[in-house]
Amino acid sequence: MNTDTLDRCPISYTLDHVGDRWSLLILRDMLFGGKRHYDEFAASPEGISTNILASRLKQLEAGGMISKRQYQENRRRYVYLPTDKALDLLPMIIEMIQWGARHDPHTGAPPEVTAAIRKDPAGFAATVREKFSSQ
Amino acid sequence: MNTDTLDRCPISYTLDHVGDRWSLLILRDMLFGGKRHYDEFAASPEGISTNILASRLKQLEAGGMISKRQYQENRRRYVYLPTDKALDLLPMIIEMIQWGARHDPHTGAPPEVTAAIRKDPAGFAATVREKFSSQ
DNA sequence: TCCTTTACTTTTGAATTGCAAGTAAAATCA
DNA sequence: TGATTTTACTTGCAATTCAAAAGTAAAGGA
Repeated sequence: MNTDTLDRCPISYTLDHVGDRWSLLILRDMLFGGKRHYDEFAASPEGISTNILASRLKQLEAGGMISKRQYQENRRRYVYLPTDKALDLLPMIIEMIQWGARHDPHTGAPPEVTAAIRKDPAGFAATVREKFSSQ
Repeated sequence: MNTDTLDRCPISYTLDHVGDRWSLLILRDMLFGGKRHYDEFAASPEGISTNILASRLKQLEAGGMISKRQYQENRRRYVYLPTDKALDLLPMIIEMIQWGARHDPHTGAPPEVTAAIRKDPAGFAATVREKFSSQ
């Protein structure tokens, strides 16, 4: 992580925030999977171990990508939500989806999703964004 | 790396190819920095160590992202070039540049580059692409 | 009061990384 | 032609990170 060095390449900066496999998968589950709680992220199909999940959540929060809040009035439960900074990543993530769907001969990307993205990528991003606009 | 499992999420597939910091920095230097030789990549500002560089080049080649060819007639020198698959990543990388330039208060992204990208991102990608169309 | 849920932390061995040095073959130089 | 340099790596080793499994602590619910 080069956050304070003389290295100010925008690609490098982006990688410092989401250049780790698990960080992006957490964001994916948050943005597209409707996941908001620790145990929901822990149940990702890729099988993240809980120590890594905890460290990545902390890292994402430190990088201003997600916020951690109490779930409803007093309780020992938390909600993780994307910040605007994370939502601004949607165009990049959508390009990732398109690239993966295009180049993986066995892609499992739902055709209706890839079709919607192809037709109107910005509109697709806006739709996802709206789901978090109230928070 | 999940290349053969039941996990066929397009984001996950993309991460299997470039979800590592160094892979993407090599691609960056190749696409935008005009680098083609081993020792040029080894001299990246981020300081990749040579064992990691060698393993990443091998990995990128195995993933169909780059090709390794002999440099000119007989010689012990190689040229690394992006494949079409890698060039198809340009839209994603361009989104990374925009995100990084936008969110890093101390970004070193050249204003003329970010301006050109903002004005016509697809055109910018096409310009980069053309440089490799002859190979 | 005991059990469960939730969000972690800890432990341990394995894998990966970073750093430095070494190597091998071809090309260039003297 | 022999010596040096260039190029593309490999090797060794300590340190960090990771995965897997188990443990923990506080709050809620039965």
